[in-house]
Amino acid sequence: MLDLLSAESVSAGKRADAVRNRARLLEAAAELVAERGAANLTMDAVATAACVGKGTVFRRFGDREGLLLALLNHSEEQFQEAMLTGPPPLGPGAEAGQRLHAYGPARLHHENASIDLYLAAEPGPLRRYLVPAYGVHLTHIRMLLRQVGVDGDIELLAHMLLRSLDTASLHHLVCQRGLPVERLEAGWHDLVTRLTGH
Amino acid sequence: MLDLLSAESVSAGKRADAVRNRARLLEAAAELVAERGAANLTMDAVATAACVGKGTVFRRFGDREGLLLALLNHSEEQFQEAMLTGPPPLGPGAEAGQRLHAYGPARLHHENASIDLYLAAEPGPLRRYLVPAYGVHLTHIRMLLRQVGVDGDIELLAHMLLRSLDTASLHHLVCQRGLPVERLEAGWHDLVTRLTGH
DNA sequence: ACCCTAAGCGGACCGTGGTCCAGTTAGCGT
DNA sequence: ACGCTAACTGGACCACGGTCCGCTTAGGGT
Repeated sequence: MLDLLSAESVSAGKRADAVRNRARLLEAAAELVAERGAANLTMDAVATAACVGKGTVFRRFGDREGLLLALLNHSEEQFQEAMLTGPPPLGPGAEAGQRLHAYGPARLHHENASIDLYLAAEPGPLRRYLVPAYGVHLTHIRMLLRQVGVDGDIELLAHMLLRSLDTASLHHLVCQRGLPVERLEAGWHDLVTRLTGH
Repeated sequence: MLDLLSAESVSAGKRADAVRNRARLLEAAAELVAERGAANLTMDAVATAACVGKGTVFRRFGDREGLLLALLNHSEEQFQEAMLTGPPPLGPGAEAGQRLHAYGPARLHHENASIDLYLAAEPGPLRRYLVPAYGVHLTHIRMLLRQVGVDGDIELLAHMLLRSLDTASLHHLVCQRGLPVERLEAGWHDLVTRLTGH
């Protein structure tokens, strides 16, 4: 089972019962997602399964998107850790160009592994690029681009590279059009090569 | 006022009252959007304003997304016409590289002009790349890429170029981060140049 | 041990998207 | 002119997301 009581950052300074409820809710939600699919997760069901009022669910997570993002948080943290402090070529230790090349496939596989959760958790268009996770990835790519010595509008290039890995289009290309993931990987390498010259 | 009775493709073979109702609904919806914003458009309100039952609205447009997409259809058709049969450099007559360069800024301005409608009408992640309009644009870009003689995975390149113009990120960069549209235009030109070598 | 209060809780309530089906009608074939 | 039928209609109905507010309680202060 996941360690739902970790992430002290979100539980610091809260009352013990609130922390307990948060954990119960995430646990119940994870179970419901596992048995009925992320798309069919209802807030009522989560509240009921956790023996808690619906108000509590909303108080804790803000809205449905927030709950789903919280569910994703654990695996997202794992990925971020791999990319920020893990072994090369994704993590530090390899040269920037290699890390950039490694990022795409790693990300594709990561998303692909829990694609329905990622799809269900996609924030609306006004929030999509404001979620903290996006900022982390953006900063990372920007850094690699700078290190690799690309000239041009690094900000925009980073945005665009990230967008080419976005969950909805991954799903479209792989699940709806049947392209093999390898082709997307090749596309990423090609793109990185064309943009950075490496 | 818009010519809501045109687009015979959608009214062909339908009963006269159905066609009339469709037009009434679109007219009412357009008015409500104008006075309350696309985000606050409710299906009930549209039905009431058009003096029609709610069931009729759903029968005609499937769901809220469908209604908003139908509202967008008129301006979308205008853009497609400009790009398929209009004057150069966007339309035919210019060489492919120039048309490709012209596409980005044209599209950015087009979306920017009705950005809240585009944002409100954004289909969910499972539908986003299946809407007909996306197919048209994709085919267009693919054709230009082929004409310009790019080697590589044209399919993927086209997808990625289109994604770099997507409404949500346009909104993010311009409205949420304050980048001037000119910078996005420059980014497009830079991107096209790097990818095609022209 | 007791109180006080800020924080948390829960479930009734509301608005909206979406479904359904019994009743109505356009418009064709005769 | 007159059915006949397939299509359309409308509004009652349902499920779900999200809000609100009166009640409860944890847990520090005395």
